[in-house]
Amino acid sequence: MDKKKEISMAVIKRLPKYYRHLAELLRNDVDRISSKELSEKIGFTASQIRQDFNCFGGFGQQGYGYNVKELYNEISKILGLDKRYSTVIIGAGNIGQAIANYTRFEKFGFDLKGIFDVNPKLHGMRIKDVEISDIDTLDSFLKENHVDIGILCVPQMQAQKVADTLVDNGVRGIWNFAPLDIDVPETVSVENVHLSESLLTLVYLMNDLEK
Amino acid sequence: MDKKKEISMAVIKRLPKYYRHLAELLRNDVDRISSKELSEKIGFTASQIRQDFNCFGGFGQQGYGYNVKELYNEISKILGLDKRYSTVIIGAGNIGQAIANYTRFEKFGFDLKGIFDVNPKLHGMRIKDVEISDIDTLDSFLKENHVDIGILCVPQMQAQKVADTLVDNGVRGIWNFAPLDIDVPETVSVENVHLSESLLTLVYLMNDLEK
DNA sequence: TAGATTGTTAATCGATTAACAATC
DNA sequence: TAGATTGTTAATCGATTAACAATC
Repeated sequence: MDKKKEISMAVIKRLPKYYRHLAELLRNDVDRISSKELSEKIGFTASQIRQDFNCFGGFGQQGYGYNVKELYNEISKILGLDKRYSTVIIGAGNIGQAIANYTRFEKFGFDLKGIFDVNPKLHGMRIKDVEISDIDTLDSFLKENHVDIGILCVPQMQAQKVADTLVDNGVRGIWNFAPLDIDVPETVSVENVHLSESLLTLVYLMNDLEK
Repeated sequence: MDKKKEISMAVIKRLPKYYRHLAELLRNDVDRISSKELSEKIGFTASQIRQDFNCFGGFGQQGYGYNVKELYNEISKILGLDKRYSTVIIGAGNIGQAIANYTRFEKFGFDLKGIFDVNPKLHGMRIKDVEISDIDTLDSFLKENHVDIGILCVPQMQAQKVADTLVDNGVRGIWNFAPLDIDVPETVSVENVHLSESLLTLVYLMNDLEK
């Protein structure tokens, strides 16, 4: 139960990258890999890779390295990809629609259960067999359907209100594309995708190189 | 010229957040703010805020705090938002189209000059007055038009090849939405938006809370 | 002047890297 | 057994926080 070792955010942020590279190795039928080889592929130091894995237990074998299939399975489990997650998208504008159409996520185990928007013109439209509903029906939908993750693609102005509705109905995670930091209780996880901030970071780095 | 103080990535990643909050203060006609007040709003410590700003010079005044307008202008300049940037989008699928439609970026000074895709059905279509062209014409387009930033929205398989074309034609920054780490020379900046990794981070955090 | 708050140095904390004994 | 590579501890490095003198 209480296996809290307090994993640092730095480690957590690297886990999906390990997962991606291990999936690729698996596709290429690589059986085993050492921290040194993985280091060359992924760009972290071998030492860091071993430290990271050992936050969760010893997956390797001295003199041999890591079994790719086994390590991949372990990291899947650590990430929680051994379970499925039901999601809803709120806001069917550019980004909401793009996310809805993104097939990649289904493979990870994410099931899109509903799409909601204020715009009446969109109501009844279907994306990937999921109908776009009136945002006013979100609350009752959440009460009748179990939803794990809310994908927040509404404009800044409506984001906090929608987030509150999600939280009040037991949604445990919010993937936030709105350009603000939403307020949620500690029991709810938020991951932000702040596109503007990402683009501004790029511009800074470009200008920095010229100095 | 040589004003390199080697700003750490941690600081750089916070700059767009300062910029966003200062823009909001400005919209709300706030004239001045202390590091303490900004701390409460933005969530960094007052000490960190002062440290961050002092990487670039002293923008404040003892006993008074910071002038919002002035600080906003300084950070705009630090980020490079006093200049305009011409961009192209490569890949007019879900994400490419979403980015093309995103009006937010024009206001920052980004001009979309071209959209490219392999799919002939999309050629000739227009998004925001920009025609979608054959990706085979990207190379000659870049030779004839100055482009600062390439926005990479193609599938994984084509990403590196397109990136090479961008780099070979003098593009200085790549905003990469493809789920892989592209290889570029040191003279080119890359900022990744790895949506899958972001979503997997969210799932980890959700499961972590339950332990 | 007294009060407030910065700029900046010093102390602390945390994350990364190095080293090596354990062991497959 | 000898060679390889992990798991883990110790050393280093860097980032954050605390403290306070400078000064508006």
